[in-house]
Amino acid sequence: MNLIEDLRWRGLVAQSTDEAALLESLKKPITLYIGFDPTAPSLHVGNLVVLLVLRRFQLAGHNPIALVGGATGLVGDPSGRNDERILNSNEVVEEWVSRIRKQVAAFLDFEADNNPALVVNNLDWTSPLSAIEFLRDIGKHFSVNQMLAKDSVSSRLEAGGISYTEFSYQVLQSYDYLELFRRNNCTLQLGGSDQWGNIVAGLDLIRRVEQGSAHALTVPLLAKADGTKFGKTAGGSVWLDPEMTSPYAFFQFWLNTEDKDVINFLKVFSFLSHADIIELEVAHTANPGLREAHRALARELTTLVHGSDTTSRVEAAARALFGQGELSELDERTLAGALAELPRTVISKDQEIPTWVDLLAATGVVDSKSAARRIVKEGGAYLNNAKISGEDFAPQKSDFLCGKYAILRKGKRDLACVELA
RNA sequence: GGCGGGUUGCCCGAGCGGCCAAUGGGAGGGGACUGUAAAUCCCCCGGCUCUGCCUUCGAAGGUUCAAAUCCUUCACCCGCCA
Repeated sequence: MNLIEDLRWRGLVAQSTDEAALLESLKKPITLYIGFDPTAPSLHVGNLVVLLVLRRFQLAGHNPIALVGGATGLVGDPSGRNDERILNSNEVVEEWVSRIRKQVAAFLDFEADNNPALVVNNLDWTSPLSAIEFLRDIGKHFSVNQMLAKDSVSSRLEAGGISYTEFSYQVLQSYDYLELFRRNNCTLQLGGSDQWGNIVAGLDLIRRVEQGSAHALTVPLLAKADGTKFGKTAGGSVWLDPEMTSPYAFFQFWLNTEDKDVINFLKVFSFLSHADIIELEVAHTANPGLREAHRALARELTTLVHGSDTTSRVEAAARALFGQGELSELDERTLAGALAELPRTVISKDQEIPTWVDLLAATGVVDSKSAARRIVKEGGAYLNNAKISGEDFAPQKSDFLCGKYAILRKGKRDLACVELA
């Protein structure tokens, strides 16, 4: 099975330029790229879809380039948005570029003998360019009529307007492709399906300026079986940065995948073989309650993003905290290890112990004390896995396991730790 | 430039002087059932020092005992006419 067939099997192909020609060109190693704009300090699980496709290409012997949009991030992509972006300052974008650059690099191999990966920043070739050069050398090749026809632009014209800044985005992205075509003989650009218009604009530019031919391949926007947006939790996006989404929360995110999505997610995100995935599908269908597929998914992804040591740590933590046994029977090392993964608040031995409500609010698991009180009132409040009631309830010294830790639980699966220090 | 309509809580959307922290739906949260799943049913859903108080209905002023609701100005959107 070739790479494209594999991608199809995984549901990772939305649209491509002339498929026969693309397949033909893939018989030899090619250079391809994907761009990530720094719109946040970290990538999130949604970005992972396309980033992992890039990795799949490298594993298949092709030369991957990850482009971090130090320039395009300053301008703002109108695709898929119905309002104008707020511009971020140069300093902020610069900071985000360096963080995302590191993140992206973790998924690629820079030491490969034949096809080492490359990370580039489009600011390197756009910032030396003068406005006049830009308008004469690049702008001349664009027809405003065609630019206006692009979905990303026309929908914004409907919705209430677009600035000249964002309108120009597609030109910048096209120029990136041209530049990489020239410098690295890059002949394929990958992207989410919302990037189709921008990518094709780049192909046109390459054809006009260099009489060159290159390809586009887009990946479908991932949707959950119930039609809701993938990658969001109550707390917002699920980030790859462990400071923004703890590895424990990251693992839990995948573990809590709905049954209907789990096999599909294994195909999209994991590097397991077809046989392994089919086996998991069989196991899952036979006994969904065991959640073998869920566990495999959580394990694969946490390992991919945070490494195998972290994965075993958070998995052990989850086992301890959600296990059947008594929490009080856990030894201190296991307990401390497990609790290290949770949101926490530290209180002093000398102070009076605050109420459960105040403690939970302090851990950040709820937005306000009112929310914490509501949880108590509704019967979703637990201390060390035992239900508590009464808004004034406060833990006693004796409730602290090993003399140090108390576990707060909100509802079925939201845990937090209080440490006595 | 003129005339008309709009801007409400995370989102959509009622309210059109007091009974409004503001109907309804969605999202979200808790409970029951389960498997740390889905579906279903019940409940909750601005904040706080919580029988009360504080902050919200585009922004700023004003009228009134009392305003999301009336008036003035400003900003943005959407129609129709120039």
